[in-house]
Amino acid sequence: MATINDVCRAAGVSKATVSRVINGTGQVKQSTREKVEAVMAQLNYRPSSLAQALASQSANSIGLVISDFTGGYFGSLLKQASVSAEQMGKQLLFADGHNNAEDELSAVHSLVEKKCDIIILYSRKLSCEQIVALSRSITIPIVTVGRLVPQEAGFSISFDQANAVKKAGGHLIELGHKQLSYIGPKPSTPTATLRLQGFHQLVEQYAHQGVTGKVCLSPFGFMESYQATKAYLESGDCFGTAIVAAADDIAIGCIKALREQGIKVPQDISVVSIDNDPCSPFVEPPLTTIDIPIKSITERAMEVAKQLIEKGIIPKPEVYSGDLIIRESAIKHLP
Amino acid sequence: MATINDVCRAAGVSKATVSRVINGTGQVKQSTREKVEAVMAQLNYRPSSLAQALASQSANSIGLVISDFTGGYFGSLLKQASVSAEQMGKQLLFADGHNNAEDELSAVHSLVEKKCDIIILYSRKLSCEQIVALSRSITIPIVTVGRLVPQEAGFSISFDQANAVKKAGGHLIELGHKQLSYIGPKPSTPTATLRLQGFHQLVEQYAHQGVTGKVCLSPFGFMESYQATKAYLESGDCFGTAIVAAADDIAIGCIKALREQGIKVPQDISVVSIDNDPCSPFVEPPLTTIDIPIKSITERAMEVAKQLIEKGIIPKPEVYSGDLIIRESAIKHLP
DNA sequence: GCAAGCGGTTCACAGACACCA
DNA sequence: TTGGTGTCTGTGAACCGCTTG
Repeated sequence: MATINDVCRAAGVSKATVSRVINGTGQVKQSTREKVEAVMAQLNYRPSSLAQALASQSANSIGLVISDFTGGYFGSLLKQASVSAEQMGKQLLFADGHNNAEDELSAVHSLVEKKCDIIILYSRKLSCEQIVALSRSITIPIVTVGRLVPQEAGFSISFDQANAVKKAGGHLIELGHKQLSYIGPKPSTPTATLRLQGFHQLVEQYAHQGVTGKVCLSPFGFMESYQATKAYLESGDCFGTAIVAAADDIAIGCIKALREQGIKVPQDISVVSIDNDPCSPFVEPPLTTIDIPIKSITERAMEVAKQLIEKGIIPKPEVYSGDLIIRESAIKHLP
Repeated sequence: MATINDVCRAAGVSKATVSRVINGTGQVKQSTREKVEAVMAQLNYRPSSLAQALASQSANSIGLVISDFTGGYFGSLLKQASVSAEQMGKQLLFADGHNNAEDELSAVHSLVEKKCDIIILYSRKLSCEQIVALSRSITIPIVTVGRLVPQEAGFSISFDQANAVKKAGGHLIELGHKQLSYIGPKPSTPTATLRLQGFHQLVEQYAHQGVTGKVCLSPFGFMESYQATKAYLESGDCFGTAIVAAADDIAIGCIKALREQGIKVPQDISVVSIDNDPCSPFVEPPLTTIDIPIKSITERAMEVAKQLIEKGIIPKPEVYSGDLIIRESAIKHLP
């Protein structure tokens, strides 16, 4: 592998000059530049990003920490982040948070070490306080995706989880349902907590109209919710006339279990969920669900990241809310 | 951020000694080691991976290039790779191939620059020859996943695409179907090409029994195949009595379009696909499909990568074939 | 423990040349 | 002619943080 030394020797100039033509900085005579470029091409020279990062204290890259590779929309997030990074001519560095707080923290640190210009944090397990503390302890800015954090922790762009549940449940109530159930993961992550809270708030808000709410705990995942639903049913519990599911995969697994017990969706029970997964229009029945605009969210996060790097401006936190996509899994309740 | 200099100054030893305690190399007196460790902890010192990689010419990491973030199983691959890397105490570096050959190439190079010990290549667009050439042009080994390449290009672990189609179609033939159709992407990638070829081979093989085959082109994706199927039907073409779909999402989109035309699956047309996506048991009807053991494949790839790094042994290429998972989308053809 | 790297960046500065008083 | 002033280009060397003989 050719180094800058090989190049400057072959071109008969100094390292500094070569460095300038690489980076397009300073002044270099046209003829010199061309000569150096010719030599670089001939030697098939590629500057070492490692050395560049070490010397300049910047890797011209943006770091992305993902907490988990399962579940609905991390794929869209990854893809969009990658595309945006490509467009802004920056490298994208990933780090895996392994779905636990400690690893999320060290993922961030590993990216800091690598001299990213900024970090996009898609955290599932870190608390707000931890994120604030983390942001303080490092020198590069953090953009938090999917979570609302105080502005002192930098920019955050999030999705209003509680509101999504309310919107989903509200739709059910509008349809005349009063005995609602929520099926979703136990409140051990911020997202799960917010969604569950949203449900409780909704029920409380409409309690005077006779709305009641039950909760069935189920992890994310098709099979998981299928089994959870089955167990729930077998234990003698029932769902009322309508269910709001914390995610599309939960809804889908749940519906299958329901059907196996002879309960028809939407005729017997209506179901609304959250995510708008690509497959949700294609299951039986097509899911009425809340769309999470993860692509737009990611795109916006990357845009802000860019501005943050270039101009250092931190916009106010932004909260997206999802649209209700009405399909066929929820219908009017006939008393 | 504390550097090694701060540490050695504070501990009253030389940089070399600090470096030794970091890496556990050479001999360091116990008391010295403890002192240095104490100082490191107190200063919250973290060695710069950049500087380490540059100086030692190895980042103790393994590189993963992914060609695309869409489609069935890249999520499982990512996750398993990440877990395996974690287990072997190595960093995992991702690079995105943006689903085109040129970017896949430069993704590999960017990882080489970063001094990965080895590269796992999950390529969709590179030709065999390109991979061989690439392997020759760089100094670190490549493990190719999902594609069978000559051994001179290093280890490869792949999935027998053509065989999967034959197995799927074979199942249909066993069920008494003779008029088969294939729905899948045009042969512009190696995977798509192999699957289509497999279909043609199968038809040819059973031609003497009166088996015929038609082809309907459709990109990957639920919506894409839904639309392709609709267009195909509207143009007056028909599918025969059974379909093998190149992927679960294609099958699912196709089935929906079929149903909308009043064609029932499996009563009127049987469908078999490939992938065994997590959602495939949960759609209507549950999909009979070929399981692609992407998790095992990735795990094995990482295992070999480890051996390759440690002992330099290159095993023979391995080819996995998938199991047929019989569910409900394909039934006996009643003449 | 010393010192020479790893492969770059960067800044202070020098040589060359033109221009003008 | 001389010297003073600038503007371009390019050089040398220190330095980034760590490894290793």
